[in-house]
Amino acid sequence: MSEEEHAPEQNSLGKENFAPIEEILEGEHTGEEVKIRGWVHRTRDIGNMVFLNVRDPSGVVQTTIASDEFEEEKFEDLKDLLVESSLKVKGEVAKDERAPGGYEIRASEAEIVHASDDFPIHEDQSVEHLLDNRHLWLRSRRMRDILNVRSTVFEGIHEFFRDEGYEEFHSPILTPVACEGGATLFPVEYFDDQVYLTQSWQLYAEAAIFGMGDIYTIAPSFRAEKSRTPRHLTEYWHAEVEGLWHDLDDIIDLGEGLVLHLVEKVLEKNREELKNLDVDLEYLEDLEGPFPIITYEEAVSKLQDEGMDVSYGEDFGVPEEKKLTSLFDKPVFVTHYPKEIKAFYMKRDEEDESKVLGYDLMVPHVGELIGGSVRETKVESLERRLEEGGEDPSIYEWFLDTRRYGSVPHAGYGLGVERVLMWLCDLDHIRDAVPFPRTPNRYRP
RNA sequence: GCCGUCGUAGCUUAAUUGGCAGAGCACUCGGCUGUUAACCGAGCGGUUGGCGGUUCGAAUCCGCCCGACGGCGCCA
Repeated sequence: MSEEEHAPEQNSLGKENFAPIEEILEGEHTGEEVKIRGWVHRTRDIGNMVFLNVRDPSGVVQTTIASDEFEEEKFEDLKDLLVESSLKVKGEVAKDERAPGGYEIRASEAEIVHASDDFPIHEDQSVEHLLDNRHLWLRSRRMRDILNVRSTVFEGIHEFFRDEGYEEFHSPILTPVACEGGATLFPVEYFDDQVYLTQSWQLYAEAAIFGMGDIYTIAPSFRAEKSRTPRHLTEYWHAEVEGLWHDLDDIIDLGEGLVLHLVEKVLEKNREELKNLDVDLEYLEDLEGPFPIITYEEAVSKLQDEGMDVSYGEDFGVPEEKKLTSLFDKPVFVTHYPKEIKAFYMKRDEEDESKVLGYDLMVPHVGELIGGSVRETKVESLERRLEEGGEDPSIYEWFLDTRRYGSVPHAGYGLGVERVLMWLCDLDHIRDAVPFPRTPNRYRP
């Protein structure tokens, strides 16, 4: 291949040996000639000199473009660059008090990769405008920080379950059945039939444990609920686990273990991001097990002692959750809810048939982080509870089969990944825990 | 599903409570060799979300619709 034919998009600055801006800001290249590449973060033009602050995924550094270093036409082109133009710059790194961050690059060469159009996002933007331009807002430091933490959380979930000996199992996204009640499913055309987007991996997982043993997943779940709150998405990522021969204590330990592992993991990998996000690092650092465990009954009486108007048998609303979580300095497990306010698949407590062997793990500002339970193992009980819930048991025949052929005790839970991020990053709204949020009013971009 | 707030230039907003739609940022042009949200001067930019009504006159008042945001409920 001749020189002309080879990689015409490459230029005098080449494609190698570019320094991450972070290293320059840490003083690693002071006095050296370096190359950087990235986007124009801000410009200031004072005539025969231009300041271009350049951003890459690791940071922002000021570059100085002096007219006597460039041919006139090149200088004019650099001077005209708008915010978010992409470019490569070569120059000497200088430590200089006058530069934001304390370091700057005095450019000797520059290559404009793409001169940007007028970028739609500036300062003082409304929530609405940033959501409409989410594809561009992902370039912000805030979104970068959150998504870095998100990446760590996904890594941490896989790591935790695999270290504990759980295998990854996948359920179908398209399913013919509900899991938590039929009114909240997104219908999907399936040739001449109708199926639904899954709400949960669980029912399929309960079939899989007979072959695979202990399993987990991280997968999207969908809820067609018009929930207008700061902690609901219609599409969210659900970390779920199902453990063979597990009882309530086992899944409490497993829930606490996962949460503590994720805290440890993000503190290890994302300290900078958490600082940028103004997170209370001390709270996370001081967090350790065991988390408090109280029964639903105890929770109700605690709330009553606090003067709240709740009676036994009601599910907790937002004010109750807020009050309850404020009484503890750690996440709190609430166990043994009345069966009426929980799902059909939860096992009854043999000591009190009106209660189920399940829990919610609750944290301040976010509410329920994990919901878990021991699963009902008797066909008759499941059929009865489905009927009580107004459902047709015949749709669940395949699921009921799991209780007909060597039924075994087992338990599991589901954790809302975006809710964990909300808690870890101290976010006001769950939509910031995901790059392209889906809410009842918004599915673009 | 219910309750509430809002919709004016690309963005953020003002408009004396019904009387000439104005500004800042961005952008364009001009000036400036150390700016820090640079600064100085000029310019471009409006179907005031849409439709209808009241009025001599509507961004402003009324009705309907659309959209967004916040809260409750439902849930992870």
